Amino acid sequence: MPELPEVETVRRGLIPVMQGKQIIRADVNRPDLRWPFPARMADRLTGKTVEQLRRRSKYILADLDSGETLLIHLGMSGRMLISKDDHPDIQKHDHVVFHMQDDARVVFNDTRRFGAMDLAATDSVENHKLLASLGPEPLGNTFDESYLVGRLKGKNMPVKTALLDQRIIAGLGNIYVCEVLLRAGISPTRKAGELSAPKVRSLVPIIRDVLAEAIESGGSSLKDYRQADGELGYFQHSFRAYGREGEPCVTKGCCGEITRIVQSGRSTFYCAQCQR
DNA sequence: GTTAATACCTGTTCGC
DNA sequence: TGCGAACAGGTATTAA
Repeated sequence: MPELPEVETVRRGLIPVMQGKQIIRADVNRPDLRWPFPARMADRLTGKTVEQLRRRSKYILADLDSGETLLIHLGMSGRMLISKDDHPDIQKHDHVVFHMQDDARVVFNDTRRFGAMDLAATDSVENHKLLASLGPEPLGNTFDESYLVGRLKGKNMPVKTALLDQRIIAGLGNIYVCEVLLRAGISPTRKAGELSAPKVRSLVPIIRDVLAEAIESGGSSLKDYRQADGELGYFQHSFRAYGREGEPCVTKGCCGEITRIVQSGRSTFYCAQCQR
């Protein structure tokens, strides 16, 4: 569930307790998440200072003063919990615990274990297997109209599937793709390569707007989460399409209703009335 | 080369 | 009440 905006919100929430701070000790409570943890992970984290907390797509990157970078992926159920480092209780699915400088504790909790952590040399981390083939950041400079037109040209797959492809654009997930296509008035079933160039171009500012609004909304939720014992993970925004099966379409002048279909095993929510 | 399907994982919900 | 099936979905892998 955590897509780009949620990951960005988690990153921002972690900055006060992690960036510039030393990891006093790391507890690694199991050998793996989705994949095995790197060798001696606890040792390679312990005593290191987090120089910078960055984000690439849905990955959080923690640059350490040892020259290594910790990659963190939240999968779909991953959460970060911030608390004071004085209550030793461990909840179910608390897989990694960071005991931080200044008496703070950061817990990585992930029920479904689709998350991941790995360590790689900072100076070549962009070549890491998980990052190497990612497309451009949708909020960055290299993502623009001509890029997207070029990448969707000739594509025979549904536009929804194409926008979910992290090699084409990095950071969108099932929820925000539905929101983007609703705002764009494009049916998720349309083949990507059959969309007119103006239609494809129109997607770019919509993608930026949807993500920026969600980040803003996540940011405003941060202080609430900090009060609620510092849980950072996924939070419910109000969506216009996702999860609204059977409810009226909110597009201006549209009297249709949101329907749910399944595309390549994933739920798609859209309005057949105004998305063509 | 391109696209589709499947596996991974567990908590929750739904139908019988 | 209890049980099993379906579902949630990001991504690597396998299949077509």
